[in-house]
Amino acid sequence: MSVSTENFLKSIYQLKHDFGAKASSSNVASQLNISHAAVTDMAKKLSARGFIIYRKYKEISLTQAGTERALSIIRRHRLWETFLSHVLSLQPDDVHKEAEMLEHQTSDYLLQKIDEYLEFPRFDPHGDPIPDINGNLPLNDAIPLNEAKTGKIYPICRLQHNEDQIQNFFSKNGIKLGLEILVEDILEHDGSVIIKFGNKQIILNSKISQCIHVKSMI
Amino acid sequence: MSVSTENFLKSIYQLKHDFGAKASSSNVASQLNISHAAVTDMAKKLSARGFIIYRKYKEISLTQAGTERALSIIRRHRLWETFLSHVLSLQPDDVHKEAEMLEHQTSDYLLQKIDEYLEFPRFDPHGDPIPDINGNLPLNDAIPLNEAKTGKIYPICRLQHNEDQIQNFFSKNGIKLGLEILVEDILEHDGSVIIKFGNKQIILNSKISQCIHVKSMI
DNA sequence: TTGCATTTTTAAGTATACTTAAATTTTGTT
DNA sequence: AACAAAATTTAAGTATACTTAAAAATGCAA
Repeated sequence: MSVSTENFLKSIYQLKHDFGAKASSSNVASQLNISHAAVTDMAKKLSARGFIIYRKYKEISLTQAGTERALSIIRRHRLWETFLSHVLSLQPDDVHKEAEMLEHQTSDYLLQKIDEYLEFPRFDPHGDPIPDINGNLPLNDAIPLNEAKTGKIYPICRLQHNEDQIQNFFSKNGIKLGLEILVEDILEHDGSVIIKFGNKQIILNSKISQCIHVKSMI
Repeated sequence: MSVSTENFLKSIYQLKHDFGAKASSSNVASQLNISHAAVTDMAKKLSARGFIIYRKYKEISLTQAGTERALSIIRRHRLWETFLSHVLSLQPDDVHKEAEMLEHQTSDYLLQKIDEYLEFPRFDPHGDPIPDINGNLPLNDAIPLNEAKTGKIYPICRLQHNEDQIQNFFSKNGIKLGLEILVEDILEHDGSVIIKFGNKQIILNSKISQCIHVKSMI
């Protein structure tokens, strides 16, 4: 399975499960930074190979086989991120790009060794859950910020940075894992969230607030 | 620079420097497991890009730029081998295949981190010298077995296993780094070498004896 | 429900990295 | 030096993964 194919399946999985978007032709295209036509092309091929369900003009979805592949790649990605962070002390902001390359060149054997070395970690340096070898994600009481209750304080337990821009926003504003934030207000009309920590007040637009997950207070 | 290109340059370098062969079309083809025609194709392209010197029907050689690239890839390869062996306890026999993939997906930044972590190792788990960041190989008093003196005992300090077959031969016969072997005889007519260790006597053909390097007794 | 903007697909073309088979050049032997 | 064998190149073709531009389908809004 080629790098392009792996990235295609991963993109569909992440759009649905991690970014709360639909796996439309254009969403996949913009995520992978390829043309719409290339997406249609690939969709036909992967449909024929049984990894996705695709009908013209319709949203793309993964079959069981496709989901397994996607989770296997995400597992590789997140284990590499954890490994590079824990062992080589790379900064969380730097591990993503490296893992993006290494994830496609990692044998099952090597992955197993990495997993063992790290003692089967359940979350990567961004707080993203690591699928186990069977594709099962760890249970996790995180909720996206826009589902939090106003007036309460929550610790950040996951920061998704799919885009460099979002990553920059986080680091510029000192938003990081473990930080405790007060949810001052959630604006109904556009889904943005006003948070407060230290002596800073920050307005997060809907897109960014969806990338911040906090520990739900059950 | 693509994986194919990197492997092409590496192959030319290794044929000349590590395997004592000439970088002919067919040697490159058989090393990379591609057709002769594919070699000619690539040779034209890489010649135009300034990495190799190539004229029809002549041996291929690397330019300065090509040599630098080749050494950079070999550096990546051998640092990964060392890392996987030291950190993840992979067996020397297993590291080659993994490094063969990882070497093409390693940023300068990550490589630097690996090098630092290992404290700038000079030799990989097979005893192969690791080029430094400037492409300089460590000095090294190893000689191929067929250049040794008969009747003397030498410790093995390098085992090149370019082919699985050779690797199997080594492991089947208990030939490994550090083993002290008596060079009983070197046969003039075909370059094979008779060695003795423990209570075993083994005849090594010319090809295999060239892959075994011993510490020269100066 | 018509019409237009958006989305998606199709069509045609490109680069890379190969393949096989035929043609050509080189090399080694006599 | 001629010739056959071996090595190498050329020619033609393939698969993958893209591209741009044009065509078609969808969907929303008046």
